[in-house]
Amino acid sequence: MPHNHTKDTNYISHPKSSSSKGQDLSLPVSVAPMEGGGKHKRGLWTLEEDKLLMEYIREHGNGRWSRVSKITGLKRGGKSCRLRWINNLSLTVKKGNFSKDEEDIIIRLHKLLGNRWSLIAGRIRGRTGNQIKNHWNTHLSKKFEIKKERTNPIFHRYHWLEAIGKP
DNA sequence: AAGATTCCCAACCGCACTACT
DNA sequence: GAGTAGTGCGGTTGGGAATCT
Repeated sequence: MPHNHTKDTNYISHPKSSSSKGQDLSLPVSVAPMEGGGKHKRGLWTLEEDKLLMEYIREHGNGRWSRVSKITGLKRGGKSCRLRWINNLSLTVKKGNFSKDEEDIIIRLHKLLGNRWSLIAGRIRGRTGNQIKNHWNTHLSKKFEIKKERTNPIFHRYHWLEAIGKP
C-alpha cells in the first residue's frame, strides 16, 4: 500500500530507528504545518517539547491538558499533549515487544470485549490502548484467525475468567 | 544500486460523554 | 435546561525503515 501523500516533515531520524524502540527523544528537526494554518503544531514531538511537557506534568500533575500550551508555551493542542504523555512519556508505559503472556491476554480479552482497547489496556500493566490496538492490527489479528479454530472451550473459559480478574 | 512495495507505529481526527457555567 | 470546554476513545492516516524486485 504505497502512500501518495506530500511530505511535510524533515526528520533526522525516526523513533523506530532508535535502540530503545519508541522511547527515542532525539527526533525531528522540523515540523508539520499548523493545522489548517491554525495555532497548533503537528507531527512528531521533539525532545524539547517532551521536556516541556514532562516539566509541566511534574509541576502540575497530568490532566488539564488544555492549559499545557498556555503554561509551557508548547504549541500543541491539549489532545496531542495528553496522547503524548499517555502513550510515550508516562513512566508506567512499557516499551519493547509484547510477551507471549501479554498477547494471550489481548487475544482473550478481544474475543470477550471486541475493540475496546482502553478496557483491554486496563488489564495489562504498562500497555496503552494505542499500543494494543497497533499490535492487534499488525500482528495478532491474523494470528488470532488461525488460533481461533483451535480454541479449546474449557481452556478458553479458564483464561477468560482469569483475564477479567475473576477467581 | 535503486526504485517499488510493505511493515510498523506515532499521531491525528471525529465523535461521544462529562463537567462546568 | 442550554451552551461550552475539557477529556477520552476507536478508527484512520502519515511517513520512515525494512524488505523485495
